[in-house]
Amino acid sequence: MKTKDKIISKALEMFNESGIEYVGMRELAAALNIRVGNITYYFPTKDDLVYELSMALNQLNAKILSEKTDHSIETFVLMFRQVFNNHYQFRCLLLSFVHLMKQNKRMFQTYQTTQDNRFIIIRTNINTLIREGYLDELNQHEVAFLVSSITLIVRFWLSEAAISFNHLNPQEQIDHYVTMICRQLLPFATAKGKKKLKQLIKALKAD
Amino acid sequence: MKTKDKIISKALEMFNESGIEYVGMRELAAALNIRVGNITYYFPTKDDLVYELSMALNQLNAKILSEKTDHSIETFVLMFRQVFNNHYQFRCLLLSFVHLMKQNKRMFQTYQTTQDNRFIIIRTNINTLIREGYLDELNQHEVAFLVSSITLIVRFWLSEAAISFNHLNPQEQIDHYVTMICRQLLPFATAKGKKKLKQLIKALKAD
DNA sequence: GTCTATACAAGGATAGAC
DNA sequence: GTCTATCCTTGTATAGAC
Repeated sequence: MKTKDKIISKALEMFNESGIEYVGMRELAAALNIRVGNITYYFPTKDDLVYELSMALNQLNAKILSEKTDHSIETFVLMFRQVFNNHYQFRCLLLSFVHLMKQNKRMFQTYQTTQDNRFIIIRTNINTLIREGYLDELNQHEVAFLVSSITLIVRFWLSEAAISFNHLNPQEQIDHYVTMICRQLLPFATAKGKKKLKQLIKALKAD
Repeated sequence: MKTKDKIISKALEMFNESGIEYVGMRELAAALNIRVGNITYYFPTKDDLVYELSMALNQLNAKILSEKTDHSIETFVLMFRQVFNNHYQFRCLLLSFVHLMKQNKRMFQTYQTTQDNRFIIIRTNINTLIREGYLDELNQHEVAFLVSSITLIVRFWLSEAAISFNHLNPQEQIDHYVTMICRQLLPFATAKGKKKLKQLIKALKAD
């Protein structure tokens, strides 16, 4: 493995373990048995290293969206499950989310554009679910708030879980928040949609 | 004003403006035209200063809960509006929430106990709303997820707003998330509850 | 009890030798 | 591509003036 990749992989491991702010460059270098200046050669600043990690997460999530095949409500919900799994792999980023957005301008800009996309994708998907007969017809305000609350869950489930559910294992935590998304959809579901969603909720509990 | 109070008030002002992590003790001292050691006299560490701020917020919120008079759904919803106003006043704390919980053990412990209380209070209030005929009978899972999603909104609305809605003024942001809470309740509301909630949503939009 | 001056350790960043 | 030496900033600790 190239030095650069070693740095990325070790950084992710240590950042996830202790939090980005609590892992120093000296510590990271020591764990890799190289010198700080060597890390600096590949990543001039710590922000550059963090940015690289965030791009890796973006890529994983983009892959999930591009691989989404059908228009069923199960696929929609399970897509979030995959995204949450990626979030967990890169949890250091999600847990320092607000902080990073303030500090790292490049990350903020990248985030803004990708998130504008995600926002649109979720809204489009909800409209598709309506067309496919999983959800009732919704007015624009209902759609807007549904998207908004789903977005809130997606962004902050990990932060909430870290504080309130650290007694559960990761997959249980993930399934709790995927269930929460199902329950956001449930009030607006048709009979067909309700049936599928209840199956999903049951399956998530059984895991 | 006593020096201690001056420090607290200036710290809150600067922390809110730039973020806790980005205001140094020297900067704070300079703004107050005193020396760093003088701050240290009142607050041995920066964490102690932040803790003092968090206690002030706790007290404000506790006051709201204690002053809650009736059992109507309006009072329940508008209670959140007041809490969100307090959050905004102390937004530096909310925006560094996860970070602070990790760093400051005393804050974490205080938070755990007060939040266990809040969790119970919200659940109790929801049961009251059921008894008072505003909400339908709910099974325990429905109550649990309703409480959980309201909690998520309360904890992270400010973080979300800081990233996505900084073009809106504070009151608009607050009303958006109070509306979101109304919409969480709406699917479970009785005819009486629906009527009241729709009035509230309309009133929040008009503000 | 209140405040100043100063020192120290740890963090990220940088220039330059090899 | 790797490493050393150095710099600057931050939070914190302490000795002592008033």
